[in-house]
Amino acid sequence: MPRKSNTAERRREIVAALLAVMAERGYDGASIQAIARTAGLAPGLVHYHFENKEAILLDLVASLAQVGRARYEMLAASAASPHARLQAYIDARLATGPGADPAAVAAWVMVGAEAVRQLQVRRAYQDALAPELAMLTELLRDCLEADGRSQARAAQLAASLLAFIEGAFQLSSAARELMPEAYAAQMALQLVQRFIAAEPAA
Amino acid sequence: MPRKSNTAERRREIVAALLAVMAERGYDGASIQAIARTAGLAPGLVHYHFENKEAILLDLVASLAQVGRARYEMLAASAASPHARLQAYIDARLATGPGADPAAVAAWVMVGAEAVRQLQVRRAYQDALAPELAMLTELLRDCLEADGRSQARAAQLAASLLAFIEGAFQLSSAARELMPEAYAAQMALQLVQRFIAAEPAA
Amino acid sequence: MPRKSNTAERRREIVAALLAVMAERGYDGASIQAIARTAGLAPGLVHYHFENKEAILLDLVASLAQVGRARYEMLAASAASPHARLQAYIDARLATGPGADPAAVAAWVMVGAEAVRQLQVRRAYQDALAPELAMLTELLRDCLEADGRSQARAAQLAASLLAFIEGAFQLSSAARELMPEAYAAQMALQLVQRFIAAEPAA
Amino acid sequence: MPRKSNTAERRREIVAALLAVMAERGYDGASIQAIARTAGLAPGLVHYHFENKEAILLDLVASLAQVGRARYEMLAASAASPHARLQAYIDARLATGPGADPAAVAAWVMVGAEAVRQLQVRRAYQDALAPELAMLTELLRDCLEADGRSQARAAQLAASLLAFIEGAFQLSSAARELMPEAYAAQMALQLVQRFIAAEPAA
DNA sequence: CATGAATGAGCTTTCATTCAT
DNA sequence: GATGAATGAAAGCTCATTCAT
Repeated sequence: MPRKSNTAERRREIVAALLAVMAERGYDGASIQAIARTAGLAPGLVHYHFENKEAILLDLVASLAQVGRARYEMLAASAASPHARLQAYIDARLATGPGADPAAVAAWVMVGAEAVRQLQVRRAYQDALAPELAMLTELLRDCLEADGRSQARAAQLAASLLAFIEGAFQLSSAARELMPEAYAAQMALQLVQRFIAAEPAA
Repeated sequence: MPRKSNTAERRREIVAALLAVMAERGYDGASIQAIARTAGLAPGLVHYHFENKEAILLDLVASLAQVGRARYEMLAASAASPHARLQAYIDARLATGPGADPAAVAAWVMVGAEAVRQLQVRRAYQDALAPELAMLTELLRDCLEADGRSQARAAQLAASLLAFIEGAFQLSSAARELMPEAYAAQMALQLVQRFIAAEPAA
Repeated sequence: MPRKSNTAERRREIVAALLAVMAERGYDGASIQAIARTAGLAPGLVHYHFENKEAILLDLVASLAQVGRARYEMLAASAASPHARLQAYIDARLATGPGADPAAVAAWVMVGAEAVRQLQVRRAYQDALAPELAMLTELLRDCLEADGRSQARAAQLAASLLAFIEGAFQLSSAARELMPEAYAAQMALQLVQRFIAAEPAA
Repeated sequence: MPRKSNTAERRREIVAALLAVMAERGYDGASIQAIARTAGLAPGLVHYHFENKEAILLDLVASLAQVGRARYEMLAASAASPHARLQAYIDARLATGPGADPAAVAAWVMVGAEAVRQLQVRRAYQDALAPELAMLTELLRDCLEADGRSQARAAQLAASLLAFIEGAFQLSSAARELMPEAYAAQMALQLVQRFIAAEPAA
């Protein structure tokens, strides 16, 4: 009688360990030994569950994207208007407080850097961002429409908001001391809203 | 009479080589051997001019900051108004075209990731950003003043613009295919200007 | 009543899998996991049936020797004269065509290499070759006697034929493209026959 | 002022160490550590001089081929007739005595096994054998011609002699105890000569 | 200043073997 | 009998750094 498979759980543990180690030491600093130690596993077991180190990273990218999506959907559930959903989106990404996870944010910054140089990671990174961008464009289109504004630059506005968010992650991870307190969520919302308000009518 | 020292030049070459290699392979992928090969030097010579690998990186951070500053000053030289200087700043950072240097942008993204985990690099990164942020705050204060708006949130606006720029660097390095064409400079300027225009009067 | 043991069959499957994997990747490349996969079994089961990896190899050596012996006996059954039996022997070893098994030949070459460095394997290899050599010596003695020739060098001739065969295996496995088409069986027979014909009378 | 390069010598030492270790433990058993220890070098230095382990093996194959060629040429220098050159060739390969090098023979057997499964090694192995076979064919053609015999089967005879030699190497490495004393050189010569003598006239 | 050989620690990965179920 | 998760010791290879010349 075979032992009950716990592969799914082990894989989750390993991915979580990569996130934790990566947030502090980066991807190259996240040695298999360190990941295993953090997860409380034997080093060999990591490679039993993942073909190689990159595979863990790809899993992590998908996992972080999935967590972000889930947080937005939770916050957006009670949003009645497009503008409320926009606020929900920005809060899901940028709000500080109990839901915020600095380690995940730092890990995401590391993912972004790895995406620059590893093709597979770049693909996973883009696979995470593409639906995000599409959803955001749709959301902003709704906001523009609700205000009777031209939707022509919805995509550019979505890209801008995404850039703002990625940059806020970077700065909060590497230059928190320099930044004003809790500026990000509020400023993002106002920048977008004032931009929309000044767009030409549809 | 000793022959003239070429240390300064050699150091510049080595830093430039780190930039080039780092843009493609990241900091950990930038081995001393690879840097030396790119610079056309013997590996041992690198350690003659730099105490260790981190020292090259610290030099690179300062060098990138300095180049950015110089570009802004060149563009700002002919700017008559605060708003013109704001445009000069944004163009210096985000304009595509001949002045743009994708390798430097990618290297800066790598620097940002290293700053998350290496104390010395974080310090250098912050030493580069702090004056930038101060200068930008001053610039935005001038813009707000020129428009007769409250300057209370100049610092937050500066931080936001910086976040946008860092994020735009990240996305242009790792997800260029997903982003709209040349959105960054134009959107950055309009987002800031519309925000300013909607600020309460001073 | 316990269910019937299938140990013997499982062992055969595992040995066959070792042969197949070894022919392509060598002994060190034949990991237990690969053997199990090829045999369609769970890795743990391999060690249930064999104490360790070497034990499978020892079984394989015996099995290959046994298969070779069986093939000779089948061909020799209808051989009326010593010379006919010699031809049967050479055909059993070297004839190309339906009976030939390149994987088994390649595996045997690998066995030969392992025999050089592993004492137990060398013993098994020699235990396979010794009766072969004895039988061949006897066979050649019969041929020499039938032709009225001195039998003094029967053992040396047997050794030579064995060397030729082992070498033909090696070359057919690693340099097939270089060798003439189907030279081995015919040349072996003629070399031996002409040697015998030129031996001094008894 | 650079240190004088000793790369060529180091490479020779490493190849020699591979030969020695491989003869006793096979290719997979010849770990870089073991090679380095045998050569009296630091492990890292091995990879400084060779890109990877396979590269050492490829060098070894070429080196063994070269040594064999040199030994034949030395012995053949004083050979007046084709038959004398044939004897020189066989002696160069098979004669026991002071010139014989059991470790090189064993290493060659290991090379042969690796050639079965590694493409690059197979190519090097064939690159070593092809000129050997060509030269041998030419040599046998000369012998056949000198005796007024048909040269039609010179290539097949050359292949046969090569097979005999490879097989004799295998058996001397893994089953020396079973084989008659010093049979190989004498038997090879006589087998070939009697075959030639019985060929049809040209 | 410059060279490039040398060192050894540390990395990812593989694998025979064990064992709880 | 059978499963597959788990272990830990190697393996090949990379690399920052040192140093004789």
